[in-house]
Amino acid sequence: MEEKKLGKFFQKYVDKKSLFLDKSVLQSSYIPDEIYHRDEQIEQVASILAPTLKKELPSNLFIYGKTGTGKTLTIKYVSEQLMKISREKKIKLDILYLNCKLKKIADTEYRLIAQLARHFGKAIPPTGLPTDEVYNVFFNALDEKKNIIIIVLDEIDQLVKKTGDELIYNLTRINSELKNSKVSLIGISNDLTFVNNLDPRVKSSLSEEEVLFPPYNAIQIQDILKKRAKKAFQPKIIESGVVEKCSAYAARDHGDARRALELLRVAGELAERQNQKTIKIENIDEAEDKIEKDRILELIKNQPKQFQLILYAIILKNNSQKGKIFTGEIYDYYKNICNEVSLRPLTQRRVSDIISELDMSGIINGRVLSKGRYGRTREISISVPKTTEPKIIQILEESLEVERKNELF
DNA sequence: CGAGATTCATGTGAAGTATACCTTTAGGCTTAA
DNA sequence: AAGCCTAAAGGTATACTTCACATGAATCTCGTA
Repeated sequence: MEEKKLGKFFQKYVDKKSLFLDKSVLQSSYIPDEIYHRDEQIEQVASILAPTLKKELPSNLFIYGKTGTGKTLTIKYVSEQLMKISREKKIKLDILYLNCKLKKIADTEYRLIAQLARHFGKAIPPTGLPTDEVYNVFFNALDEKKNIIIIVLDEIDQLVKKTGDELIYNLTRINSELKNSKVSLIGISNDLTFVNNLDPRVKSSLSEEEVLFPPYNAIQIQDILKKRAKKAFQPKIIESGVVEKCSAYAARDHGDARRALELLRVAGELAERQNQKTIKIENIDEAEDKIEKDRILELIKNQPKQFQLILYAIILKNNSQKGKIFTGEIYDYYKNICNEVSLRPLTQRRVSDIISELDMSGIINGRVLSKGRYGRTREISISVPKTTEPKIIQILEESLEVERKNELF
């Protein structure tokens, strides 16, 4: 019987006309045929990279601008075009794109170079090789063919913050050691002040050229949304005011187009799931909620065990007591939990670092604070909406297999 | 009463350790001539 | 004798620990008005 029911459900699902025409248009990986309101930047980037078509090495380039201002999109778009033309003209060109923020992939010098080398089909073990050796493998791979190579490092500020700028220095000096190939670097950063904190040598060589991506204004976002929505949805699906509201939301903080598109997509998905015929304005508020929630949950899911455990301790501690919470309290609490699940607790030193990292990733909020006679500690608060907390706890408990003891309070 | 010393709890930097993984080398075993 | 496999030796990156020192305002101390 159940089977029949389920079969019917799926049948109905398939029969139901989707609100979407092509959902991928609204996904962040989508590269449109035409990019609006970034003409100036595209032109700049293109003219900087153009020398490749004469087999000359382009200048290193540094791109900065807030999130969702089209930096990544522009680079991908321009490099796609460039690749196309160079293929036609039989110019050997290689463009590597790498996001430095990805944990466990490109967040240290070793891992980044290893990742680059893997682009050339070299197998690099996750650990064990000297970093110099990995550099060598990478050099040789580069030099195998006579090529022009452009390396794009997205969110480069994250990497430098963690591991220092020596890596970039090495990369900028690659050319002097290569015989056949030539390498040019493109760094992308969200942090506008990033270059100023670099070693002057690195600074001057990385930002031979600079391109700034200003935020979109509300009208531009609206325009972009409308054009994409046309491709993404069936006609006459979107109620009036929806696009306007989306763009207003996104423009509210620094004109983030990616956010606006995501908002629209999720709103559409929600509307579809609720069997609505159109996308209503309310759906946007729902979408806003859902996106934020999903983002946080995803982030937490991907944290290492100990990080999760500490976060778990923070949340429970926060719920069971009023007022501010401090490192010492959390550490005690954390140790208790460790005992319960018979896990060896980390030292306070390490926990302190982990708390800073959780702070960096934006799940919690900490500030160091001197309480005079009563020492010095980090005051921690949770920067996640209250409504999401139960879900977080659930995820943490699942992944930690912790039985929550029923605390009455 | 107020300037300077003291104090507390933990932040933070540097150096050391454990673990997991790598390559190289040397020895032992097998095999084929 | 040559070839192949295995285990030991020697090396690295990363996550964590240990040790030691830095911080900075509330509190204390003590000289002065």
